[in-house]
Amino acid sequence: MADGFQDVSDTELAILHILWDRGPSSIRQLTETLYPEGRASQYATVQKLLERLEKKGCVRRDRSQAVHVVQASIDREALLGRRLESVAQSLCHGLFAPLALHLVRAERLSERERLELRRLLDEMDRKPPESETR
Amino acid sequence: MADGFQDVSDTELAILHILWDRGPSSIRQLTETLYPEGRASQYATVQKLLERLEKKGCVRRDRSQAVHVVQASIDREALLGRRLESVAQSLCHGLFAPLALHLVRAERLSERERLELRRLLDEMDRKPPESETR
DNA sequence: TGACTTCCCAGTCAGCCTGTCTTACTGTTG
DNA sequence: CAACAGTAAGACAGGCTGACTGGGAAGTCA
Repeated sequence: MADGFQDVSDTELAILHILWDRGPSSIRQLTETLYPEGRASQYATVQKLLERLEKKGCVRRDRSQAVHVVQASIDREALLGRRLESVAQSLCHGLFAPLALHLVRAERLSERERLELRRLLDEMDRKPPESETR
Repeated sequence: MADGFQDVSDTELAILHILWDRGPSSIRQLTETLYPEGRASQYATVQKLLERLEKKGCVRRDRSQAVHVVQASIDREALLGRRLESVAQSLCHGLFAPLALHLVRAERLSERERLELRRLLDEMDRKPPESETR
């Protein structure tokens, strides 16, 4: 697949957060949310960020109207997955188990969260091996 | 704490991997492992990388002898923890649970690994709340 | 129609990070 | 001392990131 996933910068991520929270927005809306003080030039900054996000495949924009409407084309989960994958690759030969173990060992899960995790594990046990593992 | 953790680059990480695998090493050893073809200048490259790793607190070097001995001052687990923490901060308000759930849902854990994870969860249940959660 | 406003587009820029390389200095050994 | 191996320090190009400028298109309204 080669994937070619290129991670997003912090400011680019801030834009994605807005889009995830508010849904499709105009560039003006994004600018005012991201820079409430609002110097004039920052509108162009947001445009540049969007241009790069679009190139990375994280954002789609509807150019059919005069005022473009931009929306995220990747969701939180997917980006989370990519970043976890990248951590796994760089430190654990791509394996997920060491990450999961670390998270549990860190003792930052509440009893309720541990319960949910266990429930999910049970669910996975019930599933058939699902042919493709990869 | 402010921590001030600065992530390490890919090449810096490659050096850490060598140190983790082989233990304390001389700069020469590191250079020859990292660049087997070995142009002369790359010795200096490794030095620069080490200098930055040292500044980041990931490496310690013993300067008591003429030939310095370098060793990692952070282990795989700790770096893993930092990266997971950073992912959690950027995407999940710092929570670990969503990461753990994602990893399990990805269906990339073997039955054996799921078992181990469950065992660890049990262990966490037995532990007292441990006063500090933070 | 023509001034005005709003928006989109393209290019530029400085600052930082990263990996590389050159040069100069230090210390050990024969 | 001469030769050699190691350390130290600075310069450098390329890429990434966020910020900015100027120009042009399109709609609005007197």
